[in-house]
Amino acid sequence: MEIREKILSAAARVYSQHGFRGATTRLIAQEADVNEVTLFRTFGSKEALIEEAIRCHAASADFARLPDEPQDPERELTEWCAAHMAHMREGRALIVSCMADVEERPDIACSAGGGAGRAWQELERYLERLRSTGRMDVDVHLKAAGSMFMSIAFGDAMGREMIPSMFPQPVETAAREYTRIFLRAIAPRSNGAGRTQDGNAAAVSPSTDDRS
Amino acid sequence: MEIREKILSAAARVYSQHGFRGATTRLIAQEADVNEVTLFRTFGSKEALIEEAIRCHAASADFARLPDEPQDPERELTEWCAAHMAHMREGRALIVSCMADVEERPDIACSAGGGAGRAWQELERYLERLRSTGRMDVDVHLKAAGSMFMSIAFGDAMGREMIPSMFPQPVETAAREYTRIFLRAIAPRSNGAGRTQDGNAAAVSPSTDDRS
DNA sequence: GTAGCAAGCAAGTACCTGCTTGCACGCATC
DNA sequence: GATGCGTGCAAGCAGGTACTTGCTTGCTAC
Repeated sequence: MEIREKILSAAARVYSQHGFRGATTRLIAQEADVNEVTLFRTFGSKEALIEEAIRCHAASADFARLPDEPQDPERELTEWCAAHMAHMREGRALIVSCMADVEERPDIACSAGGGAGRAWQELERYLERLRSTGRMDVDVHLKAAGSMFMSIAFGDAMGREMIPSMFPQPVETAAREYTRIFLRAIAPRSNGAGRTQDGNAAAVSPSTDDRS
Repeated sequence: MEIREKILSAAARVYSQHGFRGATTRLIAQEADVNEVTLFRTFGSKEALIEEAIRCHAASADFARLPDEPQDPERELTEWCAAHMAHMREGRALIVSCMADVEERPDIACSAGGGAGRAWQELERYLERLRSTGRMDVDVHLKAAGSMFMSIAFGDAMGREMIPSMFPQPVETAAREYTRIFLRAIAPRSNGAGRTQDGNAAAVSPSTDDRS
């Protein structure tokens, strides 16, 4: 393994666990099984090293994509949500550390925020396609619904370990359950005749939306 | 202002901004306008001080309650969600700091997790009541739906500042939009449902025989 | 008054932090 | 063999860290 990568992965690991201040150069060097001086010779400073480590980690976020043209929304969204959640759960510590450092070290945050942004764009495009093909109610605020779905995955990934009582359903089925409920929410209202999309999508909201 | 409270509030503030390691006793003392030694004389150690500060802050979380008996779910949930979100947004930095420290300092996490737990219990009870009175579909997984709603508020409060592009709708209307979409999701599927309540009624009880 | 107590103040201890310096060793290339 | 080059190692610097000690000051109660 290249010494550079060894250091970067060690830095990401230590930073995840201890945050920026706790990620001492001595600790990173020890974890990478490398002399501390090598860190400075290779990356210049602790800040540059950790920034680079986070950027690499964020760039490696290459998970399941949503298709350009929705075929089976329940299956596709379930898989996407599950992959997304698994990825966030795995990188939970790093994400939280970045969030905690966001005000003190804005540069770090930029490096990290990219992943979420990309996922959000992808979901947004998918939902737009869903709506334009009549599989999503035009009365549902698209961006609100989308950010809700993102938040759901985010909340599960962050909170499952911390507040287990709030997430009683097992990891394996959570994404499916979330997706099903989400699809109920955005499904077009059946006007008398229940045009049930795939069995689960007959949600009817009696809430009048005349208030824009 | 009591010197004790002055120190506690300063500690919470500094801890929010800089995390545990960054919250030096010197900085806290300076922020509280108190001699550093007084910190140790009053609380014994930095750890004890910060733990106490977090506990106090979490205990002060006394926001809007959900009624025992749902009357107007859309209004009640909107208000509750808005209050909850505002509270989390205000305490965002502290929450994130606690989350980042959860593995290194589990004691701190326990002090902080209480607030979320209480809110969750309250929502769960409300949803149960909603379901038992026929205003929530029995096919919807109650805990999944509840944790979704919690996650939505959490995600908005945490992400709005960090990834603005994901939360384009203004703070004032976000809670209403979330609630409306959520209610669409959990509303009983109409078998040709009737709505007989006043105009803005959210989820309508079909418990009365499905006439019409 | 004076005794007790809470708080401030200055200094110090032992350790940790990022980062630097100087030097030695192994290894590939010419 | 000579020349770099990348790396390891030991030591150190200047500053920061939690926490302690010994002392002074001001306020309140008897």
